Amino acid sequence: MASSTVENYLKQLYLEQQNAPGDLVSMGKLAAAMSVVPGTATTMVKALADSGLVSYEPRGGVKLTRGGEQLALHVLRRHRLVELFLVKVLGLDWSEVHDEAEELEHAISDKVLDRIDAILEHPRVDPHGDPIPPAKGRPQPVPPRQSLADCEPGRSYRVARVIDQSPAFLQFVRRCGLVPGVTVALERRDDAADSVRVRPAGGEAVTLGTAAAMKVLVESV
Amino acid sequence: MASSTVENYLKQLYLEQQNAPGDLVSMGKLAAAMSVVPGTATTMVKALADSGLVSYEPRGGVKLTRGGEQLALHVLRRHRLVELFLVKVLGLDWSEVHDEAEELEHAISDKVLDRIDAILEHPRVDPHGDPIPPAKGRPQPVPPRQSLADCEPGRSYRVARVIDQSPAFLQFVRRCGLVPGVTVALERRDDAADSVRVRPAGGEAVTLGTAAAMKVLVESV
DNA sequence: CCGATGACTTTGACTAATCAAAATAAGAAT
DNA sequence: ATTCTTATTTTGATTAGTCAAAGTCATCGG
Repeated sequence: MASSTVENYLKQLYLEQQNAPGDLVSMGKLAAAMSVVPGTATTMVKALADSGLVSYEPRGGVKLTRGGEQLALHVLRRHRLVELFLVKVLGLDWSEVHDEAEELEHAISDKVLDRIDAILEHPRVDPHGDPIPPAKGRPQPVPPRQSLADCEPGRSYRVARVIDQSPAFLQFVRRCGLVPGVTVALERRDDAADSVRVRPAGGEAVTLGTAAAMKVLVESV
Repeated sequence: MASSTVENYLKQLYLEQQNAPGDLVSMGKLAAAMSVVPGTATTMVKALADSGLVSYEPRGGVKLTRGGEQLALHVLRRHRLVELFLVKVLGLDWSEVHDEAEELEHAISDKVLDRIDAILEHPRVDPHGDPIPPAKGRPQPVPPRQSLADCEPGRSYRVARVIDQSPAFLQFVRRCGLVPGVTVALERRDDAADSVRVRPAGGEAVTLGTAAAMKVLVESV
């Protein structure tokens, strides 16, 4: 059994690999993602390599092996199914479930996970729009998506995913009505002012800074 | 935050204290309950004493302080609410929830626990008939109960609680229909044969050995 | 080509939890 | 009262995960 710590390293590694597909993940990136000092990451990665979960190239970086990726996907599946369950069944707020799931993802058995999956009717995305990896087989290919910061004025988009899952940002996003599934019209974009103005269907228009807009992914509609 | 290990020691200590109210718990008992060697229990208990969770008398034994008891009750509450939730909401089998809850009891936040409690409508006992400690205040006094092994032939009783929570025993008990809440008639008792014969309302009569009968607590009806 | 910079690795130390085995204490038995 | 037994405590070692700080390497700018 992989410890929670190991599961977290593999999960972060997977997420980092998603950000830069193909590349090795540097120790610095991994250490930052795990909130540990670089030396700790090095030590841990060497242990993971000994278990065959990652392949490690000293001073080059690290990447998941097939086995490590399987495990990472399983952790991610637990995390995201739990998030959705907390929202849909237990009625928790969107903004609080990430941290809760962070703990629960290590404590939930396959049996319980299957029940949750069935009750939710085999969902494909979590409340933030993140894809839920399937129980077996490859994850769904992620359709190419642009962020709100890269949209053209005058067109409409559907919110697909919110990257920043901190409670503060999620609360803000919900207050604006920019939750996944909602259609938004891009009203204005002002590069000089570093902002975009969007109007969610049936809501008030809001102006976002580019940094915030980059954290909201959309698809054309 | 108390680690899972600390939570488990406190929980076992509480359960041992219930078995022999008033007495100090011996290191041997505690070590056995925790499946560790006695030396480990001694070390741990000294640490718990330093944190003010137990009072420890070398070569005498250990007992929970007020604070330690509060924490133990909180763990027990989580455990038992989770068990009930797994049965009632997720539809898991009675016999499997104990082990699941053993993990989950350390991962569930107060917020999630409150939601579970509300959804279950503030239950007072778990699926095995064990009382669920309230969120605050003293636990409900446990009404005096006898085991099936001490019942009189010809009378009727209601099953209140099943002590042995191993999957095998729970599966057996359910197959017989001796689940908490069910009324049973005591048909015969044969001390020489070390057995009792009981008939659950609307079911087949079963003969239990005394050891098994002692693990089923009942109340007069 | 050479030194400076910054990323990475190594080393030594620490905490929590554990075990094996030796030492000790307290009661029971002779 | 002395020995024996048995529970308990101590000691020394181990594993997982971590940090601080010292050491190493590669590359980039001159």
